[in-house]
Amino acid sequence: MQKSLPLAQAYEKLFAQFGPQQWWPGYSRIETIVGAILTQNTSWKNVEKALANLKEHEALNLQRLYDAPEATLAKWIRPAGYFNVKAKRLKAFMALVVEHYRGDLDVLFQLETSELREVLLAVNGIGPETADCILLYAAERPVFVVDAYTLRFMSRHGWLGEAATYDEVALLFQEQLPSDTALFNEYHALIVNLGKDLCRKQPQCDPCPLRDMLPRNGPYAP
DNA sequence: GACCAGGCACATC
DNA sequence: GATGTGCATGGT
Repeated sequence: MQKSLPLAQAYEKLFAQFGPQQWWPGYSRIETIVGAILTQNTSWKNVEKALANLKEHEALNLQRLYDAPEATLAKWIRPAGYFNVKAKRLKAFMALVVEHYRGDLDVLFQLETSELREVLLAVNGIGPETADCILLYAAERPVFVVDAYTLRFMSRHGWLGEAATYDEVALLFQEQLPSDTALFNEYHALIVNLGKDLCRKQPQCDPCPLRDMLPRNGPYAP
């Protein structure tokens, strides 16, 4: 068990500054899953264009995505980049559900969280972050999504050991915060927003609501 | 014209 | 186990 970190206080400050982020508001589960795969190393704006194309072709459902030829799918998702690999990845996920879970997300999502995570990770093209995005945003499990922003956020505040792994960081959040899907949803989005909005544009941390939480002698100390 | 974006698989050492 | 590389579009 790690020492206690001010993660709850940081959340309060971020929420007070930025307000609710509402990631994937009112998106269907399949739309959320497709988005999670398409957004791999890709800006969300480009993903939205690809999702719009899929909608336009009425392809944003499990069976249509399963049935569509890979080349056609690649053409539809072109704006999201890496379209050939992502078309394969989408089809791999749809094949999992159609061929092993009766084509029904409800059946897949009956699995207990850690087992569901293992099943997702076994799909080619679904790694830890994508699996956790699906768990949190589509299956609504209290799982913390770790990404590049989260790692930056944690090490910037001196809250990470030398060689923290993905799973260790996720566990930090899950151990030190109440197990609350809505909280983890907002928190992850707030960290991403902080990284984009302030850390990038104002690297000196001036208007950052967390600037008084930076380590005094750290590399980012004022 | 670089550099980055809500990663992952695979090859190689 | 760690490190490097391919995958590709669109915005800044």
